[in-house]
Amino acid sequence: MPRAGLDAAAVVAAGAALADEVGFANVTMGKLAERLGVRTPSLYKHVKGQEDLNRRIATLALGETAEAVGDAVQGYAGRDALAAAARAFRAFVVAHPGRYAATIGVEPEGPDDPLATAGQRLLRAFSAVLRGYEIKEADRNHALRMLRSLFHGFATLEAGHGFQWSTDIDESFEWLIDFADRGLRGR
Amino acid sequence: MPRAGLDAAAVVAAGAALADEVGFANVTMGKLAERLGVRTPSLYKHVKGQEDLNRRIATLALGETAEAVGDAVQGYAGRDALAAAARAFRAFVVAHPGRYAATIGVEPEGPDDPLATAGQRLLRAFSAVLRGYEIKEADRNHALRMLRSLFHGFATLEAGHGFQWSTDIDESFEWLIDFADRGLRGR
DNA sequence: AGCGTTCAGCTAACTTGATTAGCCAACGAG
DNA sequence: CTCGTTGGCTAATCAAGTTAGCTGAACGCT
Repeated sequence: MPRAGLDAAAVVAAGAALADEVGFANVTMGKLAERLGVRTPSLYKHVKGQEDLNRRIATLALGETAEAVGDAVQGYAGRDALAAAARAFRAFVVAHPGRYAATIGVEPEGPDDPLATAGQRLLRAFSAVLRGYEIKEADRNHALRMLRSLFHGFATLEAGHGFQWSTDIDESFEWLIDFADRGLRGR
Repeated sequence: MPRAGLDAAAVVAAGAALADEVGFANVTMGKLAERLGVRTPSLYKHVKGQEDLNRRIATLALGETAEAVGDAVQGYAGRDALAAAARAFRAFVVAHPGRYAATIGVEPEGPDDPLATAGQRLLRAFSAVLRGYEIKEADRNHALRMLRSLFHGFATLEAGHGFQWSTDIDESFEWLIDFADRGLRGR
């Protein structure tokens, strides 16, 4: 019986890919094992179990999102940076709905949880956007939370097909960016 | 063996209450049956199964949210209406995290799905808020989606303890309302 | 090359939870 | 009172996660 040559990273990566294909809720240990050409119990050599797997997928997804947003912002400032960050964020969620779904509702278990670290990297990427606006120190965290709520909300609603009628979604998103930009400039 | 006198509504209501107590993800047919003083299979006389139950809980939650927001808005206009709607929405989500979690990611199965109806009632409540602002017809749906994204995003992040550091969350929320109000007035 | 250790992957078995089939008694209409 | 409907039950099946314990492949060392 030849070895499959797996490790934790490979298992998590395959889990994330599977989540994008079949939906995060449908990622089972069995399907993932099959995908990897291995029997289910073998996965337990690499991850502690389903919950650990989910948490690791979420961590991976947050890290990738942070990287995408961070890269997109490079070299821009003000409205351009905001738009770039917003589009990169949304593009990631649309392209990887399963991964992103994994991040909803997971909580870091401590300050040194890699999940927390990845989350902070994403926050820093959005923080960088705010530096292009004149925001009072006291308002900075509020503005950050606003941006996060706005884009997280839009992305999850879109990913869940929450927008019902027919107005163009791309157009709404650009409108949203414009709305946020004006609001941030006007204070 | 005396009958428990259940019906679909009672089962769903108990399921919603259970979701608020133990978290939506932990609502099992078994726990719900126990809570109702009945054996698990008996629940299938009232709901088709777990998925049907979840969908019904989501429908109930959306309806209650719509009612709460609709009531809160009564008699107000403009900024007052926006603030009332926002606070009512957030209060509901904080008070009923399990119910609200049930609404995330469910999709109506058709135009006459009660879930869709409930969702539209909630949308209408927010629509009413927008009537207090001078919004161009073409922008109305965008603005509606913006409000929905903003409040849905904030509520889910808060419910999932997604806001990490210590800045006061109530304060951020009021800041958010103010931000939305100014943005909606300035166009 | 031979040797020993480590450990990835396996089979077997257990557990929990959802679901179905089929029985039976409680309730309501006449 | 009788009968049909139907809510609740027991028993059984199925799917998925998880654990225990075995075994041989890979690798380093001599």
